[in-house]
Amino acid sequence: MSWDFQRRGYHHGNLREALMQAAIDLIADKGPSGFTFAEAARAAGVSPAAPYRHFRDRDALMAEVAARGFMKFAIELERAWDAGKPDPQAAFIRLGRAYLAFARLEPAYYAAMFESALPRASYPGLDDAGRRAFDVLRAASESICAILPKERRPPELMMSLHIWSMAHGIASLFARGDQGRHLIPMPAEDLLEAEVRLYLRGIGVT
Amino acid sequence: MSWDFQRRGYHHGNLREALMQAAIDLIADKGPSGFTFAEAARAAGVSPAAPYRHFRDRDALMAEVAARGFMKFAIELERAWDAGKPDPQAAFIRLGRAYLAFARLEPAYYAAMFESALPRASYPGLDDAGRRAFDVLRAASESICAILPKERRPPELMMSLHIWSMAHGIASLFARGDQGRHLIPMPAEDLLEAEVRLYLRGIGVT
DNA sequence: TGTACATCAGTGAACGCGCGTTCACTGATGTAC
DNA sequence: TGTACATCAGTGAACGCGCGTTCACTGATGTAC
Repeated sequence: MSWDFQRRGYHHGNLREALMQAAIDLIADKGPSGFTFAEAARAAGVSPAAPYRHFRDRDALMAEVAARGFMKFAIELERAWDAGKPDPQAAFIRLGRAYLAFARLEPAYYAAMFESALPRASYPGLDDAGRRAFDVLRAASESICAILPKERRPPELMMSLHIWSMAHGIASLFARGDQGRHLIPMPAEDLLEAEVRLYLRGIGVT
Repeated sequence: MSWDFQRRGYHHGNLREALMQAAIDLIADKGPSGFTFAEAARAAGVSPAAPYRHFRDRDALMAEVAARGFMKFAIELERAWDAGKPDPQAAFIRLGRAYLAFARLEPAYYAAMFESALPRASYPGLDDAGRRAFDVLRAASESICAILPKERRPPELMMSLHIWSMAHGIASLFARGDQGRHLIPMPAEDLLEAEVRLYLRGIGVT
């Protein structure tokens, strides 16, 4: 998709946004490593020097995309969790499905978030956004744990890392959009739902 | 590591092997996308045209590395599973640890296997090798299922995909070598062990 | 044992390409007065 | 309302670089007889 139509005259008007959109499109097409600053500029209909007015370099743009991805991701997860209504188990399953849906519908964001190998320490905004998404998993895990009597509660941080690893494992093995995906004879969503249900039974939530 | 010392005269003598080793070193350094045919040639002490005598292109070399990785992986997993001795549960936990150990100790192979986005259909040897590794997980899952009475057995294919997703999820989120890794306050191995134990309890294996 | 020859594996020079980055510049916009 | 000026966002040309790939070639090896 080109954003040229927004262009009016010498000044672009919305170049920062257009570059981010171009990056997203390119990442969706060719993966995080197959997108270049120059090509993003071309897609935005602008000279190769223009992006430098808005981003320090390629990585800075990538980090911005990843951070926005985490924001959107957090919103989707929160919406799915819906404060644990009507009951935490049902909401938890919904959360898992929302996780996969995001990986499937927004492969570019997901790749920028998890496959771009950005040095996290250099992009604090990215880390914060990531934490915000993770906090949804964590809050959900807490709610589940709270069902159990104190002496049988697993550590809620551990539980949230478990659910994260299940969802991310299935997302990256079976639900990604590119040719590297492994084919399986069932929807990834159902596979994850079964996994989460068995796990919940394991911790003692019926 | 350079393989120049093997070089004797005009003919390299072992160029194919040297190129694979160079590829592995480069992937370990910079990830699957940060390795080039030209640089591999340079590392092997050979002109940039020489690799074409042994590999059709960069992807063919990458596929070869990934296939060998899957072979080694399968061997490690088999060794850890050890025919399910002394009992399937203990062996299953060992299997999980071996999975993470491989991802940790052989990040280049692991990346070539799971992050290189090779078109699997174009490299049948790669697919076969991958299947061989997966078959270990599958056989182990079968053994675990066999403990249970028939009416309470989960589908063993499903179970093997579950264990794969747990191990891969933890490996790629918390146990990879690069800067993209998320830090957690416990060893990834312990995190996976707890996850697998809870899952096993969930399917009814004490 | 020696010689002629086929085959193979690597050379090195060359090509076109796209990228990242810089630079002095210029057109557009907004603001002070 | 108009003008002067500062600031900003984008230009376009240029640079050096490394890559992938090709080509005719040549040095080394092995084999037939």
